[in-house]
Amino acid sequence: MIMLDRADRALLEAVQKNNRLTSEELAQTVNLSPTACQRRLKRLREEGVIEADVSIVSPKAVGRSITMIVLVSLERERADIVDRFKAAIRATKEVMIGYYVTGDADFILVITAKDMEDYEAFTRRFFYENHDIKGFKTMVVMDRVKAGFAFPLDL
Amino acid sequence: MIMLDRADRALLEAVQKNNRLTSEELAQTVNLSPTACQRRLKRLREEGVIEADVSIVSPKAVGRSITMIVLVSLERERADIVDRFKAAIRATKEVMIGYYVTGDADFILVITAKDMEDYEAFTRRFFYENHDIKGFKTMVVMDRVKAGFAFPLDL
DNA sequence: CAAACAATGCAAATTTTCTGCGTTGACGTC
DNA sequence: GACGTCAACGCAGAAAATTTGCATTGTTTG
Repeated sequence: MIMLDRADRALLEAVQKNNRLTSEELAQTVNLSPTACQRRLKRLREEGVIEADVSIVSPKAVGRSITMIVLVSLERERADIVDRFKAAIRATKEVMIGYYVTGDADFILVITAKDMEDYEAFTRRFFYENHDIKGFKTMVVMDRVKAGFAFPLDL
Repeated sequence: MIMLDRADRALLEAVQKNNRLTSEELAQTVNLSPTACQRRLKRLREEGVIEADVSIVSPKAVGRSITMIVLVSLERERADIVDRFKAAIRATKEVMIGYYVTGDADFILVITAKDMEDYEAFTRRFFYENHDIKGFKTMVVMDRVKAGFAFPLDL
């Protein structure tokens, strides 16, 4: 595995919250020269430690006011069926997050929809027409208490 | 609500995937001048349509190889208890995502841990010592099939 | 129809990032 | 302990990107 020193971790910690900081600003928090920060970030990106750099948009602002969590059980847990379902997840834009899990369900999905009608149309298309699916259980999100993919990095 | 035209949507669509594109590059995909792109993005950030700009780091690379999904049920669904639990979620760094939901569970959490031992220590601290919690059910993530907060924006 | 306004593009000014280069410090070998 | 190697550093100049000023265009409103 790639070795990360204290400075790398501090940089990651910072850009996980805000990746538009200038190298000058980063330099202050990390106690390094701007150039060094920049070179390290470049390396972290090349090595894949930083997987992506993205903007987070407000669901409300773009008319995606509803979020659902769906627990999905497949008919059989056979490799080809699982793989086929994974592909369906990746190809479906309404699915924001998809986890393949052990336990009560086989998959857990986070779905966005414009409204209930939109969600219902989605379920019909995505779930009912898929014969690999044994059943699914929907939970409506009332509050997104916390959301992010920021990992705690003990410095 | 804020009005978004076709160009705004195209810009959001782009920066949701990659916010390090130069205005020049954006200009090409959006059919606008670099300056206009820049100004629109600035506005979108000021208005809160773009909530944040962050780097996504690889869980593996930082030694957070385990992800759990936890369904939590509270003893009682009373406002003060719910609020207290929300605060706990926000304050706990191991909780990456927290949703307050209707249905079988009250909360759904996505937790990261270095390893099983780390996770067990977390559950002891976070769940067993909290008397508001009636029970919780853990599901181990085997594969993060898809992850992101990118919304589909019909252009 | 005219005034007001918002958005655009271009060009200049500013800021930020990138690159070349010489230096430093850690590590391994002789 | 001396020497060579190598990776990371900081500085300074070069290159690139962003921001700002300004004139223009198109749309809405009275």
